[in-house]
Parts: sequence; structure tokens; C-alpha cells
Amino acid sequence: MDLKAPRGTKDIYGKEVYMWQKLENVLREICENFCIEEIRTPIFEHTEVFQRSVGETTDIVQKEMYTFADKKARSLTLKPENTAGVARAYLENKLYADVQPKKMYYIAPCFRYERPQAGRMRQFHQFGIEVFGSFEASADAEVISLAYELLKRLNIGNVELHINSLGGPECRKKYNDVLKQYIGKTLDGLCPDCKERFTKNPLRVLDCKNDSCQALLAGAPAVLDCLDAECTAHFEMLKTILNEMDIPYVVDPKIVRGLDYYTRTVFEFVTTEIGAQGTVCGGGRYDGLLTEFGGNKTGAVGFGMGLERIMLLLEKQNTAEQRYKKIDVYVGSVGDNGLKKSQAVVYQLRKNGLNAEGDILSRSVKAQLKYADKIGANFSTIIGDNEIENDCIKLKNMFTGTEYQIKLTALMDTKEISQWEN
RNA sequence: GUGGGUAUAGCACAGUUGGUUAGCGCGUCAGAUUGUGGCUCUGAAGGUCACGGGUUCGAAUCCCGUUAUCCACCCCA
Repeated sequence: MDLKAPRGTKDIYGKEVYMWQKLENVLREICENFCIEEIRTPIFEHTEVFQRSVGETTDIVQKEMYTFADKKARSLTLKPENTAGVARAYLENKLYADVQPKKMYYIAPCFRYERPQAGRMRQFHQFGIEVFGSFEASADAEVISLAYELLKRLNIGNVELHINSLGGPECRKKYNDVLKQYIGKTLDGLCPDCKERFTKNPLRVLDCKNDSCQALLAGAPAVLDCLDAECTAHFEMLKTILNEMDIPYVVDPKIVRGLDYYTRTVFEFVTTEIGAQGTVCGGGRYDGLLTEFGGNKTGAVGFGMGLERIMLLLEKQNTAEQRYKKIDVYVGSVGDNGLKKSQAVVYQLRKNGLNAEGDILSRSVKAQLKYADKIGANFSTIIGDNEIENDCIKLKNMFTGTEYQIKLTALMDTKEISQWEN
């Protein structure tokens, strides 16, 4: 029997879980600033939800999904990304009848069957936002500005914003033909992977990392040249707003998102600091997705952000060890009466809203104080027969070593431990 | 799915050309005259040497397989 956590999954505990909570707090706060509400969708969906949206030909759908049949033989799939579920929920709950635009964010686990690697897990976590109801470039800019501001608040540097436009379905088709024609001429010189991409999804040939392929593709036509007037105007507008917002970006005609639903704007935030999986955030516009699900034509734009990758970046920056537990006071005890009383005191202090800790191992006074020190308690006290009899305890500041004499009954009314410092 | 590295205590690591009882540091627990932490000292617990085969008188050590893990390809966040 194998009792280990499954491959590509991990337990999060101790200091790490504290770091996650801190990160999540920043995410929730920034979404409040941007007036975006949370949505929580199921962890699994009907398999068709992903087939229809992510795309039948993509690697995600073809070989990376955790798909299973339930007891009534329905095909269900653990979500490999969140946009499809949110789009489904938007239609199912008729959120289009609510005030528009509808802006939602999520923090949720995703599942993909891949070989684990730095920044790539089988269960990973995504933060993302989806904005429904706008076809405007200003929506794209808003979404991008949130991601940009978030990285800034997290103090993450060395991340570049890359933007591109794939155009609408027409432009995309046109570009596909032009590109296929161009690549077709040099097909023999390309690597085996590229030959496969050529038939499956020609756009992907563009971001091959093989140098010899890149050389052959140097003169390839760019998507941006194939855009119609409206798509070009949209892209220009986005750039103008980003400039106005003072958000730096590079136009990168090679970024091609792997999911089928993207149209027009696509973007990525990339870094070279955490290994090969350098895309920290990826997103774009998906105006065709809602109609694919049977809804009315609805403008939509959003992104997904890989939180494990963000954590890797945060770990690189925060080198300073810091205490992550805040413990106001340790109440130790000696003797039978002390033990009983101290338990009640700890409970009372907790009811008062203090972070209080006591002894539940019946350890020696010395061991109790050692423990208080290790957990980083700010104050400590020991309760025994003397203290109970005289209604007087010594409250010790564990950092300065200073002791304060106060009444035991007074301690029990304490709502803020530092009040005894004077 | 493909390729390469790694696997010894909770963590980080030693372990000689195969040789007897597998070690060190950190951490954990206990103690240093019995009611006061940090420093120091003493001691204890903790290992199927990833797992399964094979070679050998003898394997942590050599060989094969499996699994896990890390890195890269691929793919993507």
C-alpha cells in the first residue's frame, strides 16, 4: 500500500501555509479595490465543459485531464483551469441579467496530469479574474492592470508583461493560412515537434525554443499584420491605455496561448527566475466562449495566475526569517491547583480574544518556559498555590526579561496583554 | 509521453578497495539539588540504508528492475 501523497501533490503546513494565507489576503484585498467579487465553482464539471471551451485538440483535453465516470456513468473531470467553469456558471445562473459588467475572481485548485517539475504540479492553485459583458479594450486594460498591480504589491520584480493580439476568428483563420503557407516551404528543416505542431496548431510553431527552427521562422509573417481594422483598433486602444496607466509592456507576436477560446488580446507575465516554467500569469480575451456554451455573444476577458509559481518568486525575495505565529501570553503552572487554575485562565484569556497558550503535557516549569520561548510567546507567567492564595502573579516580558507584578484576577480580565507594560 | 541526476534518522549530510554494533550536526525529549526560557554541559529516543530481486562467505556500498523525487523536453499557470 502506498500511503504517500500522490505524485505531483503536496501537503501545505507550518510556515508555508501561513505564507499562503498571507498571499490569499493580498489577492482578496486587491480584488476589493478593483470591485471584483468572488465566485466558487465546483472542483469537477461535466467533461464536455472543458472539451467545448479549452478545445478538443489541446494537450490539456487530450492527455492531461483527470476524467472519471461517476456511479451513474456520467463523465466528470477535475477542473484543469477555471475559466470554463466560471463561464458555465455565468450562463447557468443567468448572471447576464445582473448589472454589467460582471467581474469575478477565484482562488482554486486545478488538476492536470503532467510530469511534475519546478513550478509544475498535478494539483496546483490558480488565482484569476473574469470580466464578462464588455468588448472594450478598457476591460482588457483593467484586467492587466490588476495583475500588474498585484505583482507590485507582492514586491515581485523581474517579471515582464508581454502582449499580443490574435484577432477575431476571421483574422485568425486568415493568419493560419498565411502562416501554413510560409512554414510549408521550410517544413523539412523543422524539428519533429514542429512538424507535429504544423498539422495540429500552426501558431504553436512560432514559440518553438529550438534555435534552428527560430532561424527558419525569422521572416515569418506576424499575426498583427493579418488583423482587420477593428482588431487593430482594439489592440491600439489597449496599448494607449496601458501607456496612460504607465504599465510597461512588450509587444510579442510570438505569444500564442494554448487554449482555443482566446480571441484578440492575449498576454503573459513571464520571468526567468524560477526555471523553465516562467509564465506566472496568462490570459486574454475570449469573446467566443459564451456563444460556444449556447449563450448570447458576450465580451469576456480574464487571466489565470499560477500561485505555486508566485510562491517560488516570493521565496526568492523574502530571505529574512520572520516569526509567523503571534502568541500573546503563555500561562504555565506548577502543582495540582496551579494546573487546574491555569487551564481556566488560559481559556478565559482566549475568550477575551488573546492568543494564549498553556501546558497540556504536565511538564516541569523549566520545560514549560522553554516551550514558551520556542513558540515565541510575548509574555509568560506561572500559576501555583502562592499565586492563587495571594491573588498575585509575575508577568514576564519574554524579550526584555522584565517582570511585572499584577493580580491574577486582573490578568483574567485582560483584553490587551501589553497594557501591563506600564 | 521522452531524456538526465538523485534516494542513508524529522531536516541537512558522512560512511574508505564490499567486512562485524551505520555515524556527525541541527531538531525533538529528559536532566544539571527538586517554582522560571534563551547560553553551556550531560543523556535518551529516533533508521526495514526507497522498494524488490541478483552477485558474494558477507551488500548502505557492485549489478538489474520498480517506485519516488529533482531538472529539462513537451505543455502551460
